[in-house]
Amino acid sequence: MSNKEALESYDQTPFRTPDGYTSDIAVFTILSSKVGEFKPPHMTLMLMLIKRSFYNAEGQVNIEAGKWALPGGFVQPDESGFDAAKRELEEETNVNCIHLKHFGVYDKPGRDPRGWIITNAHYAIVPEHELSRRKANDDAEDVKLFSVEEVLNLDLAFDHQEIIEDAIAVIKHDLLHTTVAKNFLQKQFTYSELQAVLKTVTNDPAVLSEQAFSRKIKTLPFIEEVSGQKTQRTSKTPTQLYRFADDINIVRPIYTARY
Amino acid sequence: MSNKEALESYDQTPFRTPDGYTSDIAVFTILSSKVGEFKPPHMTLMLMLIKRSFYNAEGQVNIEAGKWALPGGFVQPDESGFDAAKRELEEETNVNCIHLKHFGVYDKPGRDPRGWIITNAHYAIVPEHELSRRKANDDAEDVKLFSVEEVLNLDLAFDHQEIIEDAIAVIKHDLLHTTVAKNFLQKQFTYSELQAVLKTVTNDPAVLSEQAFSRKIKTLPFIEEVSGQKTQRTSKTPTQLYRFADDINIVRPIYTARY
DNA sequence: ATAATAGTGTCTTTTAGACAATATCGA
DNA sequence: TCGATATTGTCTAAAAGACACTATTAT
Repeated sequence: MSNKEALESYDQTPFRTPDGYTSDIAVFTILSSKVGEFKPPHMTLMLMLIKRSFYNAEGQVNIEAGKWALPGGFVQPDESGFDAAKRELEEETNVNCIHLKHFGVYDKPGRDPRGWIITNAHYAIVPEHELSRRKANDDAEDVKLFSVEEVLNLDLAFDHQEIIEDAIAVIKHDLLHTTVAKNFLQKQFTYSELQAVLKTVTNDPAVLSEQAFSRKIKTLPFIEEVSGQKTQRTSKTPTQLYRFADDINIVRPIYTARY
Repeated sequence: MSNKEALESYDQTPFRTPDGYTSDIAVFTILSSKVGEFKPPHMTLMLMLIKRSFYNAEGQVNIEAGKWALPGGFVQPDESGFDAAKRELEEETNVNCIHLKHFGVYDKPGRDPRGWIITNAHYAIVPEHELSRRKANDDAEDVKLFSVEEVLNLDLAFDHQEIIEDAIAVIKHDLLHTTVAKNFLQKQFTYSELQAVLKTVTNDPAVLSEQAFSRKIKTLPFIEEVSGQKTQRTSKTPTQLYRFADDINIVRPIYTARY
């Protein structure tokens, strides 16, 4: 009995099927406010949201109109949810993503008034300057960046409050436990630039202290000193540049880490 | 213009929709082979699979018949994928899960010959004795435990090879980086019992060495000594018992961990 | 010279890692 | 007493944490 025969006799409609399958993207960037010449930057972690317009592309009244929401859209049958996220991010911001990662599925019954709709949630990291090319598309009347503190006070569409809370928790975790921070930095960076990124998500004194962190960075196995390369962009004294190694990232298991 | 009106004018079929939404579960257990009286146990991490039967409940020829697969099934419209996994696990093994966690979505076009089917993958941890009640249901002609080493040599249905590889990677990671190991242990346990669990997934000398690990366990912030409580089940000399604290689990960020 | 950032010297405390030694207790 | 597991003693090397101090350079 072949698989082919089984497939032919397979009843196509044994179960009710979902009314839609979508991919949403939490697009993060870091706004780097230049404090002044010869000073390390101050950084703020921002999330890009769209304001849902009152009419959609077909001229119909839009659902959840006027509310802020994550960009996203329906997955096509010939692509995966991840591919759809990549495509939508490019349509939305003209960016072929630097970093895109799936972090959750949202499928609670009743989460979308249009029916049984399953959403795959991803987060993306996009450099600030790339977002200048962002645009409001047919379904959006506005696009804006919000700090991760203010974003949760907005009137958000669907269950995007919950999705955004999860996204923020995930990127905060990943910034400290993986090397994604590299996506917010230039190829070569000073200890104080990396420090500025990490300061957006931690108060650990080992990160906050100049002395401690400028020493610590030299011992991190996934970061290497670029010998001889210095810059004056963060201070008058020429400052050592570092880069992330290409290797995989290692995390210390909890049973052997130091506490 | 209200949300209600927008909903009424919403075109129900603007996109092709998926042909199915399923939840699969990788059920892990640890077989604890009692080596002898007054000895610590030897443990093996096992995964439960079902063998797909040739005919399904309706008497039709089954797809991917004869192959080994993860238990799972279609999500109902009134439940989430997580709820479905919980329900299916209970139907399959009579177990209200001890630990169940979502770890991935599988939606590549063509992954299931029956059509556009999206699968939510979960892993569960079930104590060995609970699995004695496991049963083969209508769609399965056999249910069996495989060690994580041998399981990848089987002829596996659909893209379950990939899903299982991911599941094994996730549980190995979680055993070392979270406190899920507690689900494989009694409430109170000796250092050598915890060690036996961790030995199924690591060769770290700090875990392997009796002296090192029996000292280390006392310093772990998420494990507490049960003062005065001793047992002789692992050795002739009465041995200190420990328990996991109720707190949340802390992992050291890579930028401040010791290397 | 000053102010600001980067980086070093040095001391103390804690932890890791290794190896030897002791403790317990049923058989 | 023997044998196996648990646990402590002790030493060394490495790292963390704290604080003072030096280095650099545009202004």
